[in-house]
Amino acid sequence: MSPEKHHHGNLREALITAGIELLETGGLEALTLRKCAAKAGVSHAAPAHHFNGLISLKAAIIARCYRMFSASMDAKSRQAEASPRAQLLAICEGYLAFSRDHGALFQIMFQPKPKALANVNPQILDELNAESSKSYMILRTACAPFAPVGGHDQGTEVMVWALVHGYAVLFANQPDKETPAGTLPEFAHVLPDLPLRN
Amino acid sequence: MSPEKHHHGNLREALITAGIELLETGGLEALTLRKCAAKAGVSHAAPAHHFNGLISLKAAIIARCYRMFSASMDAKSRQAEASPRAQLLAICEGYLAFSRDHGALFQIMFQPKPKALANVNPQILDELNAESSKSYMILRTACAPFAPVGGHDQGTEVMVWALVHGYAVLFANQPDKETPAGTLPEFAHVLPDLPLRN
DNA sequence: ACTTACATCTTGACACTGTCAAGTATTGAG
DNA sequence: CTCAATACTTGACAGTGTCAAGATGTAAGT
Repeated sequence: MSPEKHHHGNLREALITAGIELLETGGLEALTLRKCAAKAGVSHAAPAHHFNGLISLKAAIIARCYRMFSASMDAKSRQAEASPRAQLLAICEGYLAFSRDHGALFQIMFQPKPKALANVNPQILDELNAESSKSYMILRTACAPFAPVGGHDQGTEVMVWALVHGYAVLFANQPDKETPAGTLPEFAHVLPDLPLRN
Repeated sequence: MSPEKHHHGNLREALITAGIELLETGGLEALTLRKCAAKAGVSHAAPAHHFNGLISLKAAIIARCYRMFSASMDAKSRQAEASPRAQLLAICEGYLAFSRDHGALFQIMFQPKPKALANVNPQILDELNAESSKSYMILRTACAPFAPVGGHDQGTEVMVWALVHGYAVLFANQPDKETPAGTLPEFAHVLPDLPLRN
């Protein structure tokens, strides 16, 4: 387990980094196994020894994206005051900031993955699930002080998550704040008042 | 403009239909120019004379999807009683039903299209915009009876749209009603009470 | 120290993709 | 009947993911 192993060092992480760079600069369709390999300075078939197919590389990339995503929400959370509403809004702002600043990453993270995920290396899949759960827990924690919505235990989380995610997908990605409906209200104005737990 | 023109008849519509079938059966990645051509019984380069590139065929497909989408919302609307809340919920149910029954179509409709849309045949682009606007107008009309949210004219539309869209993307596509949070509350329970216009 | 096993990476090939250029056949107008 | 335009075919090209086989460096066993 020496730091510099074979030719490259740690190709695995280099490929993930290359993939994220490709996504950020060229969008979803620019992510290519061969381009990742070229960016990392190895031949086109080298990635196969670290990821069993493109789908596994994507899964590993998404796992790292979730880490950045969590960091974005945590950062906003720390800057905000401690009141439940301020904390919840801060988490949502972190959510929206990430979707704005890393549109392609946000896109690949939440793009439905059909059956292909079954072919992913189980270890990578576990890491992906762990990171996405961590992200969700941030939002859940921010929702915890509020009374359940619709009499359902997870009602608040589901409502807030759906609301902020829909807002991000539909509007926040837009270059200008224009929608089919006209100018866009700030997210804080569309988040309903949530009564605190009794 | 005879009904049967050249070899095929009306290849344009046949290609769109073939594309939708491919999406429904094989998901997003199964949509291929060559497979559409084969399904329509023409050679692999035939589509180029009706759509300038895959992106234009996709745009035409999306336009037709929006027509189905509008039909799904309209159908639920007609089955519901006339009260504003019942109508709004019906529209949302149509929204969610479409996302469940036509997951791949829903996916391609709302997948951010970067710069590539600039290359689309303007006529097709116009049709796409017209159909998507029609769909949005259905939701807007259902929101009209309610008081604006957050003091913003379009606040209600934006809130409802984000909520139902996020719910559809995050949860409704799931095979079982399981989420990272546990069982999923019905959409009607996460849609907040909306006061009527004064 | 030598050999053997192993992980890592390269090379080459395959089928498939979108797109372009050139050619062929059908249609319809003059 | 001629001829131009429309609709389509054929063939090619660069790119893609993936597989098989080989080469190369690493590490362990004896």
